[in-house]
Amino acid sequence: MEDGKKPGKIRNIAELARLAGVSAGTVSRALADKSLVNKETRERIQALAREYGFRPNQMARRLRTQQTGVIGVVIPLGHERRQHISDPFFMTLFGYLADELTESGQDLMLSRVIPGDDEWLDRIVDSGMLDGALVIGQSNQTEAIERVAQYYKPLVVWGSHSEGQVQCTVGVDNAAGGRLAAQRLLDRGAKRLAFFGDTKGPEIADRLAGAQQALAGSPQTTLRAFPTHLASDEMASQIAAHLDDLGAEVDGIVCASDIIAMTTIRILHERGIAVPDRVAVTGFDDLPLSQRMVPQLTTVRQDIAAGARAMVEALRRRIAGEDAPSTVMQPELILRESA
Amino acid sequence: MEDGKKPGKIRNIAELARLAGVSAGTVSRALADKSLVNKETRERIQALAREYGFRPNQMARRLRTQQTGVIGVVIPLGHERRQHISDPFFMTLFGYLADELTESGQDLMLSRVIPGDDEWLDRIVDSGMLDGALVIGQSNQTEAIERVAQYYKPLVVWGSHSEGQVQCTVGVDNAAGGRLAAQRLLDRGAKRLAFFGDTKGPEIADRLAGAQQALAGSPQTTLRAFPTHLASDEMASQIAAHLDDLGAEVDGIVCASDIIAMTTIRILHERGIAVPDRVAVTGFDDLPLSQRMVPQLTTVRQDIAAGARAMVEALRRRIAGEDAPSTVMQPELILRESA
DNA sequence: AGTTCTTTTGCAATCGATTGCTATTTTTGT
DNA sequence: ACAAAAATAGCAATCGATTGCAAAAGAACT
Repeated sequence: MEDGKKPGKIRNIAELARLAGVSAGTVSRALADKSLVNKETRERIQALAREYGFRPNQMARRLRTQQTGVIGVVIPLGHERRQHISDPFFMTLFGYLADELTESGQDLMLSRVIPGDDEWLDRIVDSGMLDGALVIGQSNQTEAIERVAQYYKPLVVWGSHSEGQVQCTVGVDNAAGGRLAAQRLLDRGAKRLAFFGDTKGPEIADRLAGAQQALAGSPQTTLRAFPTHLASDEMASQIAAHLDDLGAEVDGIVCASDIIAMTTIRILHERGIAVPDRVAVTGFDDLPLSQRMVPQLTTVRQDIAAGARAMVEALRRRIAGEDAPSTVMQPELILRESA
Repeated sequence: MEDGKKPGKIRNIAELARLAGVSAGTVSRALADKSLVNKETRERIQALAREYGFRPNQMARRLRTQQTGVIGVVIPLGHERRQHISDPFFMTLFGYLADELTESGQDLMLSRVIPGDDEWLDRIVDSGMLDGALVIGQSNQTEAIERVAQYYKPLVVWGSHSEGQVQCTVGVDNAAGGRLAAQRLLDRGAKRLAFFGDTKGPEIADRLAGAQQALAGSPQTTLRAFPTHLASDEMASQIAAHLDDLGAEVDGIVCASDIIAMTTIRILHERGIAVPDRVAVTGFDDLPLSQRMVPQLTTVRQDIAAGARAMVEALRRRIAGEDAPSTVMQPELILRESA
């Protein structure tokens, strides 16, 4: 009472056992609804537990059973020290992951890490709290992830897949996506393209490479790449600087993410440059907001929901000891208004 | 080896103790860097642990110390069964919370709950896994939260505060926010207002009430309220229906969230209705995207980052056994282009 | 040398639930 | 009515780290 607890609260299985006049083991089995204990006793104990609001201590349970029911979700922020965890893409993927996991009764633990050494992921998977881990984005930590993947099976990574990698990845074919975006701009008649994005991680590097491939067939076309951070406050000023730099020398911009595209369009709009008439802009991701903006964004769709499902499914199989291969999804060009 | 583990892996403190030629207790103390054990022994043990990549089992540690280092983050989806966890406002707040918590070394467990009974929150706080819990949004579950708050101290809720409530809330003065938005529309000369939002939870109900107060002083003005869900697919069609219903009978719309405002503006744009010239629109939240859209959104700012800080700080104090009062932040009208 | 005070380490209980094994009771079959 | 089989319950070890208390070793002092 005075300590704010429910009155007469039961603290552990032993107390409930005493109350029910049985042994602790029986209570444990009753609460787990095992047929090993008599139906009547079982129901009596369950009723008692409900009455007193008793729930077995998860820590003890997990220690004993050696499994946690907890999946770790890790966001490595290697080359983007200032990138906020609240980045919409991460959050959207994370939201879908959360939906998938909680629906199947798993708990979910989030860690944001700024890799300071090469052991950041080891620390997480060795903490003994996790049944498995999902890594959102490779950042520039592909090798660190690869090393852990060699000894820790229940690990699934969102990102680019490349030959010979041990890690199980789920992601879109980023090169194909870059190709799609650039090709669309070329098809509209654009000749002087720019690419806005930070190519330190494999994913965005692949997107740039894809865009370059698209240009390969068409002479008289150019593509200039501009490193662009995702940290949203810097992003705007960087983009403004890029546009200054480009001047009128651009008629199509491949942005590495919808957020970059959104900001780019805003700045173009401020400067009175019509999108898509003077400059066409493509995004990447197809976040929900890309269809709510004006103009609606032409973008390369990653099916984030399907990706989340694939990640969780692969993880589930790996936890069960099976082997699950990487998934490479095909990106899709979504034609809207901006390009 | 063959089971995919690192070679020669140490499984627990006892093994490491044997290896170091000391007792388990000493290893435990050494790893915790307690001055109780000789500096040399301590360093020798730490080096050994590093060499073998050993980290003490968290489950055992937490069972013994009776604390988990884990904060639960709960999103109750009471009246919005279909609202997705990936809703931008929740995700933004959640992102900031995650930043705050992980920065201070806490882990974070996410539960999305669709309250099926009145025990959903009990189940979470009694699970024995949490040092404390943060609830994002009251939904229509204020009473259930209130009941739990009476016996479970380390609980902080994002939402509206009202007199006599035991629960510790952090949030903006929603009525004041609603007043601000409506007043802005009146100041622009709008006379026939509409309110888009679902008033089943206290937060949005307060916003509507505030808007109504603003009208009170001005005769000849009207305000019609339209229930509008947040589940994004339904939202668009609902809003379209509202606008059909209103016809030309509206020159200002108070939207209960930025997302609703964004969608409303899109639909108005599709119908060739100029914003803000024919109809002015205000949002609520000031999500990052509201300054990236075209037109930029005039909205009522909730300082989500500050809110997250306040929530974590209050929770920290409550975990330490102190008492922390509710925080009511003042909303701020952000004038941009849409109203 | 003998005593007292520190420093360092080990011992063993503890956190709370689970589960293999054994003991007891009840049911079934002959 | 007796043996065999099945159902039910209890006992006690176990998961792995932590920590109060006691013991041992060493230092300092008279």
